[in-house]
Amino acid sequence: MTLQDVLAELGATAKGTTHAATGLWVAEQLRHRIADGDLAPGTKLAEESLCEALGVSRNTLREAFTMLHAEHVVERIPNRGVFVARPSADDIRQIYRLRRFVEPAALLWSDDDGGLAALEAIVARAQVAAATLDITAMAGANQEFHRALVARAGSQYLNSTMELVLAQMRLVFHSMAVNPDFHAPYVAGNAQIVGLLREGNKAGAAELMTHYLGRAEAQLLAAMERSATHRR
Amino acid sequence: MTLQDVLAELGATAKGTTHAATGLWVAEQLRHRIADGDLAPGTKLAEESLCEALGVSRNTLREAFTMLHAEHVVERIPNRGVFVARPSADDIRQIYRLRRFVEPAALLWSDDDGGLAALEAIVARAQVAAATLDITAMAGANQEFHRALVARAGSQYLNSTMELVLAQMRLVFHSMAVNPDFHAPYVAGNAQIVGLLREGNKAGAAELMTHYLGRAEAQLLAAMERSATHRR
DNA sequence: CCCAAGGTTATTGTTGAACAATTGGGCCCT
DNA sequence: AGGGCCCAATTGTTCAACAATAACCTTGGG
Repeated sequence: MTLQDVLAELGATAKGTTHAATGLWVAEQLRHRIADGDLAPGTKLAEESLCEALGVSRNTLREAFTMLHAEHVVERIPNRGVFVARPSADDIRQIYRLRRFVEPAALLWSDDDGGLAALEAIVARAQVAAATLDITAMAGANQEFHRALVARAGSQYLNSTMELVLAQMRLVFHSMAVNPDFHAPYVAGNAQIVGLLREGNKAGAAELMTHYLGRAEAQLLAAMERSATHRR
Repeated sequence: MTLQDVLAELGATAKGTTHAATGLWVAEQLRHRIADGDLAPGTKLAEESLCEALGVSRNTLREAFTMLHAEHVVERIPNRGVFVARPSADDIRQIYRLRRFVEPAALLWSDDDGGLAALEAIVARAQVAAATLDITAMAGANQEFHRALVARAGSQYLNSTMELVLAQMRLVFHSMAVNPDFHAPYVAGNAQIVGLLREGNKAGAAELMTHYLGRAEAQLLAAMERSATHRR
């Protein structure tokens, strides 16, 4: 989908809507477009065209930009404009440094039945998606799994940080050609982790999670390396 | 210090300075003023007066507001304006839920000598401040201790989350009359924790940290309860 | 033919002013 | 005294302008 198409669609959606807090609304629209991959990483978000497409003023658009910038969803280069963020190898390392810290801890230190059934339901959804080869649904369910896992810790701060990280992960998936069945092994892995949790073996679950996270990071870094050299 | 005084000072500071990214500069100024307690929690930040004092336009000021809002440093009430945030009891509970999760984990899972000397230096500073009854320096050193402790985990995401939390904590201290030597017991506590760490007893250190954090939360909630009833 | 230097153009950064929308308080009436 | 209405003040949003910066294009030289 080209930038022009996105602009056209946004314009169509915008018509007739009343926005209580316009800046928030604009930020939300862009966030969704970016999350869905309609606006690919690296795309320049020119102010003038977006203003017109969204039917808002440049000032309001810029307010939305500062929000998205705070969320690391876009990158801002002075006097050059804002671009959809393109995570670097170092960003990936930062992401997984956090995840290897937070997710095992969430497994170890949560109440014994803090939403375990919910986790199992998500795993089941992922398995269905895997069986029907629905890559998108599989990726979505995997994200949902990790989000729910962290939510068990019961901390809003942690939840919003995790939300940032998952948004970055989507950008990672969009910004390079990852093997389509990258997600598949982790569906099984998540099932295994939930199984250990059900048995009450938290330490085992945490250890397995650490292992899988390390593996995923290595895979992504390798894939990034490949696409970097390939692009030269 | 009244709002008028702060405005006057800001005006004096602003003269002759060139600001590369004006919005960022304004946000920084306000952030510092709020952190230092010059702008007390609940203070209304009227747009017009601030514009004039800072020598920036309303639009730029509003850009700074959205940044500070994202950091939970100010509260925004539609059509009413922005106010310096006044943490609620629930905010305090959220803060400590995060800290009881993150800080013990940081103690347990950091490299054996990840900045241990730095932690000891901070504790020493806090002890000097306690001996000379310098409350402000004591509070500052305590904050520094927890910041450095989390930094040992090596995650930028965790660092910036912790930065948000510590900013909130400053607001808590400013928004209610906490016993002046509230901080004193924790200077000793932090020394104890570092001592255990030096012996290699991470589990003991983590346990003690959990204990102290629970104690601090209870104290703050009680103090908040007191000032709430007192104010009626 | 390639490269470098300089000017041109397009885009962003910032400001100021204008108008609509909403809130809170004062005023009047009962 | 209490309730409802109007007005003033402030915020939300837009528009238009100008300065500053960076990318592009042209031109001249090797």
